[in-house]
Amino acid sequence: MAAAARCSSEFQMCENVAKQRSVKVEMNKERPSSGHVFHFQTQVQRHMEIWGLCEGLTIRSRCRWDYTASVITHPTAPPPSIHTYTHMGRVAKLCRSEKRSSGASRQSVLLETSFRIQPAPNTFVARSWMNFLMRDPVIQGSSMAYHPFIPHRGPEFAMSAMLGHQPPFFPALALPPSGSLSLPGALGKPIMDQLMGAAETGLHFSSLGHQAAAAHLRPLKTLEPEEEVEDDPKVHLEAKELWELFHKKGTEMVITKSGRRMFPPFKVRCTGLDKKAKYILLMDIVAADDCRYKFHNSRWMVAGKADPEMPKRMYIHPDSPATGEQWMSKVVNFHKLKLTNNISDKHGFVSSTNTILNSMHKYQPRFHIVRANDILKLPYSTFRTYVFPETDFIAVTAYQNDKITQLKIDHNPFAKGFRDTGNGRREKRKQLALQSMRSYEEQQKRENGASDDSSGEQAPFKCFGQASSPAVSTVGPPHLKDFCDSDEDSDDESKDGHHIKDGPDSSKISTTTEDGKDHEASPAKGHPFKNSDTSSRMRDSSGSRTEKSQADSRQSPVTVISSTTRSAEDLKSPSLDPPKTDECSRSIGKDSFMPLSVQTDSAHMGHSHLHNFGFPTGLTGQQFFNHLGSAHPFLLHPSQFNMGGAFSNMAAGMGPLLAAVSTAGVNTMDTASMASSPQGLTGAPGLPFHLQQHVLASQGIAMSPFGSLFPYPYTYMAAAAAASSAASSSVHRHPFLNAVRPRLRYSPYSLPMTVPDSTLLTTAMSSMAGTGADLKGDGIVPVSPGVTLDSTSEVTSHSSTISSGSVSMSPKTCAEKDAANELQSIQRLVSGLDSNQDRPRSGSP
DNA sequence: TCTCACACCTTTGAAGTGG
DNA sequence: CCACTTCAAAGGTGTGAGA
Repeated sequence: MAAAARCSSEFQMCENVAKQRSVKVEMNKERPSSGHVFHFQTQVQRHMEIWGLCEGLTIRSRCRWDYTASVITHPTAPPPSIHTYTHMGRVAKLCRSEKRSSGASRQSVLLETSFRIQPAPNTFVARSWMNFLMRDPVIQGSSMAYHPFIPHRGPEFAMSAMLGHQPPFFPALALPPSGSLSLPGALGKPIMDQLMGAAETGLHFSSLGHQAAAAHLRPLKTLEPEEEVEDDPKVHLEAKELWELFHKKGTEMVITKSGRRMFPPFKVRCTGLDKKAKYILLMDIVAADDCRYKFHNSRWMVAGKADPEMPKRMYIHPDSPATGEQWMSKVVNFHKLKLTNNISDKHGFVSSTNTILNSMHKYQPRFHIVRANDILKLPYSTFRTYVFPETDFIAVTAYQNDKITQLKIDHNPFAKGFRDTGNGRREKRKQLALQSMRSYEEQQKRENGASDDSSGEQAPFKCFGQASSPAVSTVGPPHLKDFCDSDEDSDDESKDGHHIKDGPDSSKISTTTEDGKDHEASPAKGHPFKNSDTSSRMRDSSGSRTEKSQADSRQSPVTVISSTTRSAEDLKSPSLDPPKTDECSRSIGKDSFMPLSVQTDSAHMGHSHLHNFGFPTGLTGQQFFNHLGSAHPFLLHPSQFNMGGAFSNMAAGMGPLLAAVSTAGVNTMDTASMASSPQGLTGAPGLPFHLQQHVLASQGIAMSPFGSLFPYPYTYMAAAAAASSAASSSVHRHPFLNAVRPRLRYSPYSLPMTVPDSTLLTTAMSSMAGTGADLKGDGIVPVSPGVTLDSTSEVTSHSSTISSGSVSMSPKTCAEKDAANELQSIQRLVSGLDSNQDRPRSGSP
């Protein structure tokens, strides 16, 4: 305690005063008051000695600086409100320019921060978290929390080895048993409380070491998640039919430097949550395999081994945390998540909402439900992970598959200008088509004796569409608002409009799919979601549920096998054309695409996966990695979270929290010691008390998502994500991953010594979507009670709109143009080229 | 394979208008 | 005040040329 207290320091930013200890802080700020632009420049010069932690230790000055700064707007500020940066090196610069929208206007925020760090001999800064709290667009208050003494040895361990020198630049870091072990969960709230208080009084810079140290000593129990009322979350993918439609053709997602939204948008609807309990909903995108692809001969083929994986982030839904009732009342939309191939924007950091992907690689979005009323508890909470195989995609910088392009154009409202009815550059296509069909057209004209503008324009397209671009349509797309709606869509849809609104669209899309058959009888249209949910389960799961239970009973706990054991076949499997991909997924993993519990047994994690985690291959064989046998922790690093919501203030405290968690990420503890009781662990030789604690707490591995791209591990990989990532990525390769496990109850304080299950990440895998009607009907087969993927609402809307869709087609025949389109659609249906492409557009006159 | 400017589109929110 | 309309700006699309 005393040691910890000695670490504390206080300093006022405004006065550039270093008050105590050997901490010197100099900060300059500029705050132009004009307009809504806020320019903040900070320079921090620190000479630090970590008294408490370093007492009795000689720490070489050859240390590395890992600065993680979280920029957090005030909770009342509009989203996006959190930007998380990780910096390493002597000088780091933060700069961000972002336009935001608020209730009144859009504001630009430019934050520029630079740190100059000069470590004194025998000094090290283990880890720092810089939390900027911005009051409002004009920034009336700001504060920084600086937590200087959280030991940091996770990624550095790997990094050091990567650089060819011995890792332990934090050798045998021993803390007093009572000492400054940082227990992440206890830190955030006090820190944020102080931050918020500071924010009230204007710019303020304070070190919260003392408070943090005090917080460290909180009883572990305070970090325990509250007693949970049993819940049974079910998640179903919205616009599933659309996803399936894209999936059938081998979905591609364009990634750009500035970030591109996903289309179809990733939206889910949750049920079965505890209404009163609070949940945090997250999404991330993980590599589906370790292959690089190329589009050759109109098909996606494996083009080699995957490039080093980009740092992955968890995107926390901006509304998090919210009560189960709130979540269930709306569609959870992650449309703000953007895909990019740019690890840093022009300002040198990654947008908080961007997820970095590698082009020509396959990815799998995942959805996580975490029951926690506080972001700070995230690392200690249960992760329920839901994977919808139909949502996987290949990231591209430019579309490769024309069919996908056409689908996007036809369904994405923002691409309306490229539809045949538009005047965009597709006119050129028209001209091409016109040229190629000129003779036919002229012949028709001659036969008809008179020319019809519309028909003259349509005829070529009809043929063109049939011939080479079945998706070409002159008919408007479904109501795409559903697929590209705003935040409020959740609420709007929740009113029940969702199904009605979404239904027709879905039905239009799915009318001709095999899945549609499954939905015909659904009576749930117009019913409250829960009802429809139930009914769908009765129906949708009548078969699937049986299957589910069967699966439950017949399947064994999943283990993620090391990818190194993959056969050449496995590697080749991804080589497919779009349908083949589908097929492959089905054949390999589809049967296994039941709600999936993934045992993240490190013993099964091979180099490939570790590689994905960013560890140098050479490290994967180290003892360190062999200690994960019991389970992978949920290592959550703030920099991994993309948070757009106002809740972000809470995340400010996550820095230390997560850092502390990560402390345990890399440890030298062997499995045996881990298997012992916590008390026993305290005495584990060679393992500092705090590390032991963290091992207990998180049993974490820390990883550098940057992989070998960067010498420094910029961020941690959430173990949860990593584990499930491995799981999900393995899903495609390991048919036996379909085993069903109870959801993972991850608690750092209740070690599942002999029951690895308890620390397992539960991954619910929805069964492969639609294309495999033989497998699971509509594609989602709930297997695990906790992870049932309910597609009821879609089923409902589906069936209900099937008829409406077909009915709506008739009126269109009044117009000749529409008739042509109609014919075109019918032809497509008949030909089966693009059965899902029909766009009856019932609302059109 | 990637980047960029571009045209075209939707979305958003402020301003204006009328009851 | 409220509801509605109008307008402009922001921002999301795919395209296609060029690197």
